[in-house]
Amino acid sequence: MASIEQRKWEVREGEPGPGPVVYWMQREQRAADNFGLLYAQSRARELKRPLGAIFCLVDSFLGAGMRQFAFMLRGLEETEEKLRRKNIPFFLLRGDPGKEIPRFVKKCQAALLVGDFNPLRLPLTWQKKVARAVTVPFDEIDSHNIVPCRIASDKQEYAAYTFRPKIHKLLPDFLKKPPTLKKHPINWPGSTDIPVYGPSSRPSPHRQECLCYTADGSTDIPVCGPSSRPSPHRQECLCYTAEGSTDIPVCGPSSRPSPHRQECLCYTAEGSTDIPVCVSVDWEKALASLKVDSSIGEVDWIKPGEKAARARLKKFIKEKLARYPEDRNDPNLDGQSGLSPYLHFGQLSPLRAALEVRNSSAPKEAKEAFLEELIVRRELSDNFCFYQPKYDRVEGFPEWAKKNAAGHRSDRREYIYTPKQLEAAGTHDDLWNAAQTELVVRGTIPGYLRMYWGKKILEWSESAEQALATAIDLNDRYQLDGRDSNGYAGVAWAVGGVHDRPWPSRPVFGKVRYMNYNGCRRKFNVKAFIFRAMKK
DNA sequence: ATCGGCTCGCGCAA
DNA sequence: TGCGCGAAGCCGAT
Repeated sequence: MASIEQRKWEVREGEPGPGPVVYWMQREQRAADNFGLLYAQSRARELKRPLGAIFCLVDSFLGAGMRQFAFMLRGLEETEEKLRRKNIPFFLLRGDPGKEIPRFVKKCQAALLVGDFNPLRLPLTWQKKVARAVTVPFDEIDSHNIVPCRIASDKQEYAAYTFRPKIHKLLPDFLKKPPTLKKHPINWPGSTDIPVYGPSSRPSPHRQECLCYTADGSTDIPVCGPSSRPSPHRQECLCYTAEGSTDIPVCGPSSRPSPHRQECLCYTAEGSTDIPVCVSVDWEKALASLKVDSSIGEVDWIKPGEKAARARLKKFIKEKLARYPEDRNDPNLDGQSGLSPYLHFGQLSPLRAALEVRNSSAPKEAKEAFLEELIVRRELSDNFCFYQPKYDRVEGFPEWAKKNAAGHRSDRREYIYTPKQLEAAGTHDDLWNAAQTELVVRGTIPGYLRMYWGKKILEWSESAEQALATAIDLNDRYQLDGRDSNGYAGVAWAVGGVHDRPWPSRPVFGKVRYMNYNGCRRKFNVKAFIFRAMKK
């Protein structure tokens, strides 16, 4: 019953161009189980057109630093390779997506544009800008939610209990194995006047701009690729061995033109000194060129990419799923899946995860507990951000909580810490400091403790507004999967009672649910957690 | 250890 | 209009 069509939302109508179908990859950074890509491919096959994927790398994104950008780019590098094997070239664009995506679409005279769904404000403004600038049909496919956000509900849900029945009703339609991506039958062409090239068996009219070299001393192997030494064209010349060849592409410095020039399929950037838009991306160069906060470094407990994501999913199902309902709330037991960075960057399909969990041999209650988190609560976050544009402001809180925040503005605070003190884990509370240290060092806080972390920021800030801003800032900068609707919904829950209910009133919190140190002591070995966190 | 009360409002049954 | 119940709790009584 459910087809890819059901995940589609028409961003704009338009007149199809004569060129290829273009898939604009945004949140769904994977080749497998990607409905946007699958939809783009089915349209391309239907129209007998080539298919290409583009990703626009921005210079800054909601406080993300090297930790997050590196995880993303290393994942994209793997995805580029997977797509290449499917005869789908991958282009890394740089700059403002609102400008670069339309420019690319025009350049290759795209038939149509297919993009991802992302409920956050900035990506939505990009989508609007692109929709205004292109003339071709532009469709959005929600491949981040098992039940597409726009279909699950047409309004902001009040709580999980109002959302759950809607999801469960639609789940049988959407919890189905996705089709597999096929090797694309039509090659990417050289476009008509602006020199953009890709793997192709057809000669390009702009071959003369494509410079390919053989290695020094090498006799006949075509040597292509990014060079470390600058040359007029070299850095723009990124090559492949011939399609179908089993030769490994070899790169090396040389000044001699290659006799295998016909195997070198390149482009030059549009007469500018911009970093070239390449079929084969120089990922290290892209990473090095980023001007983002590099003081927040990469983490070593999780490897980026589709392959690592699938491996972690398998390992979780095999080793942890059965104990998930009990172990997930004990920060000492590492009982959670650790999949959320993969889900955040789209390196893992939530549908894939749900199907593998459902088909596993774990106890029914364990599967249900995990699927509740993966589907109902995760997708409720997208619902919150999409239908509540002020998802990161007190104005986005429910009515009772907004009044609440106003009414307790002048309550005396026993402790007040500045954002800097909080960031430095310099509070009187050793458990909170340990949680903050985990965030800084590992880029994540165990689930239960994350709630405590947020609640205390509310308690120790001078206002709810300040608490919300601090929690979001710390989450966006340090959390590996920060800047995610789950993060905004989670913080709004802790600070603003979003998706929660009112509780007995008390100072500072008012009717927002309170949590304390004793509650943690009842649930897990606090000292053991602090010891482990501080040792690392 | 377990339980009820706290407190608001959504959505469904009637 | 009435009524049950909810994103993971706290607290005091038993």
